Amino acid sequence: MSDEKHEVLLRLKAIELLAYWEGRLVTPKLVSWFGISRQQASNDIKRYLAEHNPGSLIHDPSVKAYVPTAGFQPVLTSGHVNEYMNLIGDFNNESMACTLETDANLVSVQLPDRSVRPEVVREVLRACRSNTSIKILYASMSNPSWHERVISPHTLVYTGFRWHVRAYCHLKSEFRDFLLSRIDRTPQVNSVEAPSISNDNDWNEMVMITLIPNEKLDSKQKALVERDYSLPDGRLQVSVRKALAHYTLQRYQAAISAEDATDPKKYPLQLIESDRKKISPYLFENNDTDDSQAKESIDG
Amino acid sequence: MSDEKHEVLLRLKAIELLAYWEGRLVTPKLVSWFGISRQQASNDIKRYLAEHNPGSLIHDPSVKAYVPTAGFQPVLTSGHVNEYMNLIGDFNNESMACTLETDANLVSVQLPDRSVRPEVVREVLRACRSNTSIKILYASMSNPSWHERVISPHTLVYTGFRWHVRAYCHLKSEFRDFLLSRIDRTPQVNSVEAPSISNDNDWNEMVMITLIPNEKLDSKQKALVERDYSLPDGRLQVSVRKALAHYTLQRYQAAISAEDATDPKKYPLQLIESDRKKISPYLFENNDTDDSQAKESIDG
DNA sequence: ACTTTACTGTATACTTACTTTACAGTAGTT
DNA sequence: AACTACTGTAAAGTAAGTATACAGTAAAGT
Repeated sequence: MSDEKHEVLLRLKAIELLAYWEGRLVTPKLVSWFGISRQQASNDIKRYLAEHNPGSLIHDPSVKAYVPTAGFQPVLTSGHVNEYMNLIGDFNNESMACTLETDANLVSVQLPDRSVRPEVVREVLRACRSNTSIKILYASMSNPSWHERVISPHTLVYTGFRWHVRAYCHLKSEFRDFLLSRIDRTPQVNSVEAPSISNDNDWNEMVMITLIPNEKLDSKQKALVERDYSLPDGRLQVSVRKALAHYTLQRYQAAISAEDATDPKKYPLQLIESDRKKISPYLFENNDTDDSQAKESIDG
Repeated sequence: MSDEKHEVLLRLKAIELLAYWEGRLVTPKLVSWFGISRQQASNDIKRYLAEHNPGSLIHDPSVKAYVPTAGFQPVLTSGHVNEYMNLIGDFNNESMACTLETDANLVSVQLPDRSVRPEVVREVLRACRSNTSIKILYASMSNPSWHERVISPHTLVYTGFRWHVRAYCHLKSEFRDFLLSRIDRTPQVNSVEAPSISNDNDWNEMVMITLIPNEKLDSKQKALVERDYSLPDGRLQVSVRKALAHYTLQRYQAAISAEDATDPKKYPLQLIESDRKKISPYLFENNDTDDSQAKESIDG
């Protein structure tokens, strides 16, 4: 269907996103964003209507714009707001300020973190792809002195907050997470054999996480939380790699321990109680008060 | 300088990002990402070298790729990792899965939240732009029954976690934040006059926030935290709109109250003590234990 | 009622970025 | 020596873009 050229597709997506999210589509916006002529913008809209979403837009002279028709459904995009925000962000790049002020009516709170250095990313990615090992100078919260260790990385992970790499640690003899910002100097290639990713069980195995509205809330408040996070039947079930379980819970700002759950303003969501034991082996520092063998954090 | 056509610029940026972050640039990647021919990819690389960053790349036959030269500095991009990640994300869109698995070696933990509906965004944005008012059916945590209220919105805000709109509330007679997911039905246009954005003091005035490593950490650990968040002289100073102060602190996962700060694993950063009183008027629920008149959250 | 603004549409001819096809070079692997 | 995985240059053809021009509709300003 849509084997358009790349940039054409990009423009068609922009057309859809503008119509869907702004409810109003005009050619001058496409002209200024993409640096194309007005005709071209006009043609693109017709193309979108003809080849992708017939009858989805009509020109309304009274608002001097195209507007989506009643049952408008996106076909080139997913219908997620952030897709719209990314589009706008792409065309307004003061990039990584603390708050990104884009479209005069849109603001996004950013993390202007610059701690990840390209030399590190390059070597780590290279090792991931060639399935080899590297020697790094590392420090962690539990072992904050700089020390060398040999790791065999397989995947870079962005948790929505920080970057780390999933790797086999030849010092601790297990797969662990290493924060990129804590790797000093450029990693050195190392000849130690890299174990296959298939041996990383916590990576390859999935675990089902069930989130519900915080039980300290009353029923009306719970109904609100269900809206906020679009929980289909009062619960959200996500299946994630065991190694990513904790990060996923953090991303949802979900209360994990019973103690966390006492603060419903801070944690509108909570992990379902029956999952706590199931999940606890995959948490870095087990928040359960009676847990003795807390697993170390990202510290490696 | 770089008044290239839009898509050409996009490809040149991709060239720079690949060289900078992967340390290895080959034409086939550009060919598959952009659907261009190999020659074109070749031409683009030459164009980047000739017109934008002379001498920045050399072809190394031994690795069968272009590699950045010693002092490579990006000129078309900001040097922030997330720019690289966005690029890759753009070309691997299973979009809003729970974890976005892109490049075989890259994973990003996502928030597959679908609670923001386009009808709401459209009307809110329209009101923002035309500086008019709308009547919404709203519910909040402190007032969880559905009720009507008239608001005059001026800016959509993404906090990195949820979407809200900054608006004057004609019920409470002050500027407040309204979560988009808690607006039911399509908002209705309303003729009540909308106050100017210039009256929203907490929006227009900035406040300086100073973040430091959590003081419960020892000096070595603090040094690590300084790396993690690239704090220049052991502190990070950001100037933000007062109305966005709380969200910014949340985004950094910074401990605000003294109580929060007791858990350095959860809160590696903390707000500097002398800022607590200064910031407290702009926090929704003041975490200070001795505070009596806690301001309501986003609840409007 | 007239003009201005802010959108839209269609038609011409010209430009150029890009494609296809073809031949060629270098380095490392098998 | 053959194969892979990159690179380069050169020809001719296409289609997506351009500029320029003329025209229509609705709302707002005078």
